[in-house]
Amino acid sequence: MPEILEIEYYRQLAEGALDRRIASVFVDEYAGRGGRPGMDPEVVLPGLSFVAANRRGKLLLLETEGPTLGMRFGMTGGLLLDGLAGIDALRYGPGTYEERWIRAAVQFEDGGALLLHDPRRLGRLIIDPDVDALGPDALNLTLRELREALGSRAGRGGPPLKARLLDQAKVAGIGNLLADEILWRAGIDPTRSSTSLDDAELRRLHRCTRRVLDQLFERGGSHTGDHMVARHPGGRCPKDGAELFRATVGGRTTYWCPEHQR
DNA sequence: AGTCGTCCTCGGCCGC
DNA sequence: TGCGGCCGAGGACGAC
Repeated sequence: MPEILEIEYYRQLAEGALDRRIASVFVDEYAGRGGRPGMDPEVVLPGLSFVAANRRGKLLLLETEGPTLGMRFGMTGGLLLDGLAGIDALRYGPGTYEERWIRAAVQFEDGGALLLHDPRRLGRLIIDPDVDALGPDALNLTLRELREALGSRAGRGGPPLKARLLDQAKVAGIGNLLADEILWRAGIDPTRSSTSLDDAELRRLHRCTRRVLDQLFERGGSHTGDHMVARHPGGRCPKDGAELFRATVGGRTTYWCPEHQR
């Protein structure tokens, strides 16, 4: 269920996995799908150590002296380090830990392990993933980068604003809940064309993006937004009490306020 | 280039 | 109350 904030927690957790020699790696048939031929984590990682824990959007990047291990968490992935030491990460997951949901494991020579816990099996481990396919990271997004991500005004038309925010090639890290929270705070209709914002709206959107990310990270994750409580059929806007609209926008279920999001 | 279906499994909800 | 079935879910990729 992770978005960029959760992956950042995982990244911080993974710093505890640095400089420990890897003894063996297990990746189940699902988590290993889509990797590069001949670059199986089980084969290339043993004997190496992670030397840096980086992140681009929702992609966790664990560098070794050689290849980099990329971890994607899908919708339900969580990271655990050394048994249940990282169990806190699961508060963003299904809420429970089950051994049978461990889909991948990096075993260290010291006896500890880094685990991918993923009920829904949409998480992946990939050696040397294509980082360049991702847009600028949402946590340090500049106004200029946001403007570029939304496309030029001259282009006209274009996809719904929310679809652009969710497009990882444009901006890396924003997921469904964060997108709804950001647009709700900025007071902008998610169905508007991404190129239709005037300069004041663009600045407001940028400010709200930074603020939402900072604040929700402090609070504990993507699901701690003010808009969250109303995110159900019949839910009412916490700002003005209007009943929220619910529709699919950019392929995802979207809630927004018809009163103040324009 | 944008939209849609599909990949997976689980939990919640509905109806009997 | 118990259970079977259906639907949606915080992601991403490939196909039209």
